[in-house]
Amino acid sequence: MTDWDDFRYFLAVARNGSVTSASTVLGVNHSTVSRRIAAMEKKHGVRLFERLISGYEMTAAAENIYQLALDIESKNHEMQRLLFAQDSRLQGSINITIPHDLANYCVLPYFKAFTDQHPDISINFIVSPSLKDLNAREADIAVRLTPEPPENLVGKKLAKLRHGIYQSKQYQVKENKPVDLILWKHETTPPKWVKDHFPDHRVVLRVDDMASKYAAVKAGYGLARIPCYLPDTLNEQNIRRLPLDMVPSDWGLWVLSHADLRQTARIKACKAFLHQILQEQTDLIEGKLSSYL
Amino acid sequence: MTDWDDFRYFLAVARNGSVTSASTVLGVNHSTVSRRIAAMEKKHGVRLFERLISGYEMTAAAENIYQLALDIESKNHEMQRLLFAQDSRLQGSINITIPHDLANYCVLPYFKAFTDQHPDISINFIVSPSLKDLNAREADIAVRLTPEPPENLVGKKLAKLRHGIYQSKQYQVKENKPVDLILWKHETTPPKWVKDHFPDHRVVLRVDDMASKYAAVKAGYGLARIPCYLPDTLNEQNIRRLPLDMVPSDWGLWVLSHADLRQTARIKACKAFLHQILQEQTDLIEGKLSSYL
DNA sequence: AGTCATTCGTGCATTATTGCACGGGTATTT
DNA sequence: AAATACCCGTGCAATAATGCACGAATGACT
Repeated sequence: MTDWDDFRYFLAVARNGSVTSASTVLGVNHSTVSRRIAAMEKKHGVRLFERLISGYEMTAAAENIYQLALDIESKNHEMQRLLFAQDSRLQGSINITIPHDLANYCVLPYFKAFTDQHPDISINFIVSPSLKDLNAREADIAVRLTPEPPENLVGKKLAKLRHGIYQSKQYQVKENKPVDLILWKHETTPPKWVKDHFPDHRVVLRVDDMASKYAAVKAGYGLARIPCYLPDTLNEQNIRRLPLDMVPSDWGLWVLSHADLRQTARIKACKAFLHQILQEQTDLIEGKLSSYL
Repeated sequence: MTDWDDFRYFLAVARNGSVTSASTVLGVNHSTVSRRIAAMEKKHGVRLFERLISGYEMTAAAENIYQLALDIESKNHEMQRLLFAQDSRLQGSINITIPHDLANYCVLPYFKAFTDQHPDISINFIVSPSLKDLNAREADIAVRLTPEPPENLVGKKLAKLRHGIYQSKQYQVKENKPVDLILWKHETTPPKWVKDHFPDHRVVLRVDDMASKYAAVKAGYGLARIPCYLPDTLNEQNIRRLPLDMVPSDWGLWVLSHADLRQTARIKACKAFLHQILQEQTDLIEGKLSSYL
């Protein structure tokens, strides 16, 4: 009888292109992967991978079964969620994926009450910037800043996210000189707020991380567009918002989970708690607590 | 990481209603099944079966995941077929499901040439009367007497099956007496040929097996409707067909396999061989070689 | 040319899984 | 009431799978 678990190994190798990297994803030793693929090929009399110096490359036969393997994987993910959803206990683990800043400034300071209240639930905060795969149960709850939540996920929009243009008190805008701006690395063409308010500018710094951007503003490099909650919550005396009329972004703060887990006790409890603590910070996130220049 | 193979065990228990019977289906020891189910329940924090005296009974949670488990199973069967289809070697095994009589009288006497020609292919004849599941690869090729082949299966109709009414030479139809008939056990109401030709009859014997029916005719119990190829191929001097005008049945002799295996070398070769030896017996199966009374 | 980082396979020790054999329970049969 | 035929769980030994450590091969980089 064919071991259905074989296809998990097959997919990992097919996706990662090498036995070694597949093994780290699977959390096993590379020799295990190597041997299981070899056994699989022998059992079915089909060569699935070409052994190249650079790694394993799918053969035509492997290409033929790849899509079906993906189907099987997605069904297994669905099964995992369904099983997890049946677990009615208020114990076990919950994985929460959340952006770094939100975790630090809006959630962690107020979250302890939840872990105190539920000693048998262990929370994992996954602050990786990449959106985790809630289908594959890499995360159970996602706290996200996004315009629209992805389909398959259900949740509540808790606040409209507001941005402001901030600068440090030290920074002086000089007359008849272009203003210094800090932009995202990927903003190769000037975004709308730059065109509207600062047509005459120079880009003094490019960053790809919010913390760096914030630090740059604080150090007086120039002006930058930052979510209001970040400087406002820190009660930073040194940084002020500019009183500009900005087009409000359509982004919002969402607490999301997979639809399958909607009724799961511990997920419900955790989402409800997150709703509560984030709703108390609505004004902050919507930029109503800013100190202006 | 969840072991995808768990669901194979889950399904076997869910279907068979006990750990022990599931274990025989899976071909492992019952304690293995028992322990794997227990581990699964522990891992997911869900009780899947109620332990009753009579065996294991699905809980509500298990009912919830049952359909999805079936989906996963069917995908895995598809995968098995796809993998098997990739095997281009003329070696390995082929499972052929075939009715008992056809195997004995029409195939086995002429099949040896194939095994001689392909020493690396091992053939399993599965003469079980039940139609094997070609989706699950319980069998690769089915030789079947049927009006229409099931969907998903592809194949060729090699001959129209003809039946005749047979009796032994010893049996004497007595004037003004009802004729003695041998019928199937399930024929509670008289079939068409009885109404048409023998309205005045008595059922002397009921059988549920073709060999028994044949033996009964041979022993002179009375008349019976039998596929012509059976008495005709045996060159039985003692049994004769009655010269009756029968409505020809729409059944045919089919050699079938799953569409996925259409291009598989060893299946192609085997089907072609079966076509050949069965086509040579067309006249026999279509009842053109009968000796009449 | 030599160093380093990657890739992979393989022998051997460790660990995990499985099979076996037993015992205990309940229902059915004799 | 005893015998039989099922269920199932569990300790222990056999077996299978895995991890570890090593060596070899290749390509990139110094």
